Amino acid sequence: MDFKPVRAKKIYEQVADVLLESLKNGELKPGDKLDSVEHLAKSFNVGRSAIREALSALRAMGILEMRQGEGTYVKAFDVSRFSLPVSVAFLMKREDVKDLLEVRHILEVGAAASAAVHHREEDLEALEAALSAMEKAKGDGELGEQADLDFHVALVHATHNAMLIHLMQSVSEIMVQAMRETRKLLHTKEGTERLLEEHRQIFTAIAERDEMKARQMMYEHLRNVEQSLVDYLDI
Amino acid sequence: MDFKPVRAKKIYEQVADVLLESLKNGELKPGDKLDSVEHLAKSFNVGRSAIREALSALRAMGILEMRQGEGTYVKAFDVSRFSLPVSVAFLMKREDVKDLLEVRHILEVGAAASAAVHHREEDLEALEAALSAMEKAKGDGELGEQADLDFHVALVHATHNAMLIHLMQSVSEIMVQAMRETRKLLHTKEGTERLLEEHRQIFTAIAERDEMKARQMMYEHLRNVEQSLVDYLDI
DNA sequence: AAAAACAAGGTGGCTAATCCAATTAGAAAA
DNA sequence: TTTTCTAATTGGATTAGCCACCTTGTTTTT
Repeated sequence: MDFKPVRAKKIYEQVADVLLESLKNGELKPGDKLDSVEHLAKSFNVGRSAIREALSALRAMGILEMRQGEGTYVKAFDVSRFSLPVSVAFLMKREDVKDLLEVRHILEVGAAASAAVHHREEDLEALEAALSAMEKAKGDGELGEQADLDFHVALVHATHNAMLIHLMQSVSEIMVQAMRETRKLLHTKEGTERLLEEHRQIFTAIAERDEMKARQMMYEHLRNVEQSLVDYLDI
Repeated sequence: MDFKPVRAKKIYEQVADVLLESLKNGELKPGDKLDSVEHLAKSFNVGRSAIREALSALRAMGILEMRQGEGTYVKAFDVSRFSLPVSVAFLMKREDVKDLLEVRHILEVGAAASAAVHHREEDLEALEAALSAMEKAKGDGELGEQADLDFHVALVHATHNAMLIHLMQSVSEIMVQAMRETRKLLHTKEGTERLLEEHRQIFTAIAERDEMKARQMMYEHLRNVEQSLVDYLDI
């Protein structure tokens, strides 16, 4: 006995696969205009709705763009697509957060090192602004958290690596979603002072273009933060 | 003069957004069964095809599962979805590869450090096997490259972080695609011996659970590899 | 000659009617 | 009790038809 097929491929899946394939081998290139839905339906010998469901899927993946009255086009590459699907966050469980924390840790440490190397003068201003805001926010959880986020955003921007920026942004969004209730706990405690000091050290290391020190400072900073989170979340 | 609307939202977009929203606020949870297409069509007061196009999009995003004769269900979280869209690779330009290399670098270094901490005994065997294969492949570009890849796969698996595993896997796939023509150059040169030695040092550091050394060794290894690539690709 | 208005054709967006195919659940038969 | 049959439900898919939007070319107006 050998079972195999079980799962008959739906037509719209097949159509989407074929189109994806012709993108791989270069038959379709960014900017190209696809045949009209009607034409495609005739080519594949299927109904219009099957084609439209396939195109709708590819559109959701950010690969196609459908313009009413004009046609359907292959989208150009956009670094903003270099990001993780944020929608997964709503389905994550507490256990998953631990893995996610480590991924963020790795990216953040790497970003700090990269920022130390690649930053330009104007990047330092943004970082300093975030530090000042953090200083002013002493005790105010809301403001402190925002300044904290701003600092990390400014940091990754200082890498001038568009892919890294978008990747980290999506990781951050996922984290915020996955820990909706758990926020604001760090900046409310007395830990504010320590957090500020840690950020200052990271800033100094970057400004001095000391890659290793930036890496080290960020590493320790996150280790502390994660410890608090792990205690709180009990993971 | 003030312009605003310009872009009328398509019905299937709106439907998809609404469903996504009710996922956010918890009205819909993984495993839940959606109303039937017909019922949804009545609820939204739209046609069936509009609903189906929305569902097709959500399905492409990995959020829904449509089972003929049964119904439509919200999928459970699957770490395999924690990956970057490989399709972007076909649209990448040479300049983008530089950013991509840095992202890989960051992840790989972090993975080495994590593997040093989290690996189990059996993980070391896989790493050793890859090292042996690399040794045997001396000079043979094809085999050497495969062993190299195997080593890095084994390494990330040793982190036991499913998200990191999938994330790195998608980054690797994107790299392979984006540099299709450029492969096999490293293991053909006389550099084989040095590469082998670098991998050995990484392995040793991991086996000794020396996080910092693993980080350092991987860092230097990739710096060398990237130097060769940058020279070759002229980026 | 230049600009504006119009008309036609093509395209995606959407509905509704209709059927097929897979699955489930309940009734009927063994 | 077990099996078989039947009906209802649901997603999969086609088709015909209409609307909304955009482009293009033509005609009319200025």
